[in-house]
Amino acid sequence: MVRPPCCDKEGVKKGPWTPEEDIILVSYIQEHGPGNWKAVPTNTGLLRCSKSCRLRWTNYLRPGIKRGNFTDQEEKMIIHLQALLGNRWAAIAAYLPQRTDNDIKNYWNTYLKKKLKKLETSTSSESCLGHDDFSVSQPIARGQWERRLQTNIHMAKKALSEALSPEKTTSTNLCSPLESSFSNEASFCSTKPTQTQTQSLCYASSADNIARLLKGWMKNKPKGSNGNNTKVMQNYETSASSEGIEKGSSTISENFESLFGYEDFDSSNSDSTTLFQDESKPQIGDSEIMPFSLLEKWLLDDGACQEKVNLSEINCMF
DNA sequence: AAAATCGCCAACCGCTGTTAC
DNA sequence: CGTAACAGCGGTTGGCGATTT
Repeated sequence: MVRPPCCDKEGVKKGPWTPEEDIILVSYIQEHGPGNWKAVPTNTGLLRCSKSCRLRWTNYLRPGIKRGNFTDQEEKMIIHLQALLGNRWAAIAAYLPQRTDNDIKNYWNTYLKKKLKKLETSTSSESCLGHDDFSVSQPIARGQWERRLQTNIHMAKKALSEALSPEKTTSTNLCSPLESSFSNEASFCSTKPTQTQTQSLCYASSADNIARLLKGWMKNKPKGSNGNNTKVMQNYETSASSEGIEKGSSTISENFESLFGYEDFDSSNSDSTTLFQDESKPQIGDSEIMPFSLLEKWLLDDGACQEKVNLSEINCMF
């Protein structure tokens, strides 16, 4: 049966989201929580399909999303997880809670893939062995990684251990399920925050995300502050106020402050985090994490000769 | 300075999985 | 059990700024 695309309806807006739409969406979710996306366009009056709303939220507005450059640590994580899991971006993203699957996918496709290819050509020209770059160099068809695993077990273990080793771990980047596997080991992070602290560290508010967006938006506007964007901004402000988002002639910053109780617009650790505490990375399903922690254990446990164990177990996992 | 090319990334599309009825 | 609706995922595209020619 062929289902018509949800966005085929007339009057459904496509393309980039405006700050105004973001505000509407965030304030709605703030009130009702994420989920029931079908109801979002209806209840908010947004001319977007439910799917678009969900995507905007999960990829951009959701609390705790970290944007900008990937750290070395994150890069290693992605490389190794991609090697193990293939292009299962959502699963990979589950281990980098501050990054979205879309972000990781983009980073992989635009940067890492090329980098690794480059690396591969340089190493393969140096050595005909070419086995060092465990699986990261070529795209792996789904399901093929098991075989590569079998032939590269030691490399995988070593590489992943390196990538995840405590001494290389920065305090901010690993609020992931992997961390929980270390949580009993004091050595993992001597300044390991409490759970609440972790939450506030890891999960900034979605208001932050919008604030950042707006800040960049304002920063990037043409040199002349009277340029088009200013006009747009003015239009936005008037339209926002005319739609009852914020009464009066306040600035956008003020709009956000009043909307989220902000004072410090730069704050990365706002109290408003609590508004969304329960929404952090909802996609991390047990089905992904549980089996993988088994895999982690297998990969990271140096003591036992795990190889004998678990190929069958791992095969079961996926 | 203008045109062409490249690179990045937000958003869309189409498919699959899950759930409710 | 079959169907419809919804949610989620991965691949792809298109717009736009940066860089090169």
